[in-house]
Amino acid sequence: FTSLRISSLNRHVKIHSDEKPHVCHLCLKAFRTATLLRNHVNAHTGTRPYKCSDCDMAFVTSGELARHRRYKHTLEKPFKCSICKYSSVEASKLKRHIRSHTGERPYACYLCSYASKDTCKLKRHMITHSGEKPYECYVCQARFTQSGTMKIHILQKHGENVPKYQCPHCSTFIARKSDLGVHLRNLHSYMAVAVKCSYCEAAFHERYALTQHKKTHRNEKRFRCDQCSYACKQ
DNA sequence: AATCACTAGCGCCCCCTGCTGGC
DNA sequence: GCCAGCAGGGGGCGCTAGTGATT
Repeated sequence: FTSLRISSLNRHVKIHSDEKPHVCHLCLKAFRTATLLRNHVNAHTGTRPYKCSDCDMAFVTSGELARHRRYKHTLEKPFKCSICKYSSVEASKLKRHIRSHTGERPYACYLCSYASKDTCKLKRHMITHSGEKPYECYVCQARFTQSGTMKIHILQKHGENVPKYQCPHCSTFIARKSDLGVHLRNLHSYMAVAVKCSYCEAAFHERYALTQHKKTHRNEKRFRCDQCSYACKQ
């Protein structure tokens, strides 16, 4: 460490000792400086001296306020990705983002082969091993592994006037957007090899068209005796 | 020496999205 | 088709630690 001022050096030298003379009277945690202790005690008591001039939020430190203002008001994002257009308020967010380009997964699960790009995802993954279901539906007390899963449960099961998604090709209504995706893939995607109807010579490149076609055979007497002219529907 | 603003860095929790597989 | 499990990408805040500048 080097510094222009002797006072900065004197202060710096102290970080190499364990000396932390300022102790919180509420939790006994110790700090190197009075300012750190004051911020810590303010966090205990909910004292937030730094008020945002554009909304109701308030913070313990000026740094927290500055960050909040970037997120909510100035929208300034100083950390730019060199590969794509992404930018972020915080350096750590850019770091996390860049892993989506590099594929780097530094956080490995010690119970399986999974590895994550950030610590939170690993933490979320770990509950798949514990079997824990931390989220409870306030209406029916059903339990869930992720908050988002619970949220969609509450919407679908207990919500009113829940919108449904209509298939653009066949007028089927489906509750979940992702299930519409499954529907489109399974029934409306183009199949390179046409599938033949099991009752006639017709062939289709789309599974939905095939099932619709098969319905036209419903009232036919499809099952014929090969010894005589007998035929029946079933 | 005390105090301020500022940066850096860890963590926590949430959101939305979309796929999977059992029913 | 409905449903819960589960992973990817990302937003926003809580808090601590250290440094430069000023009082």
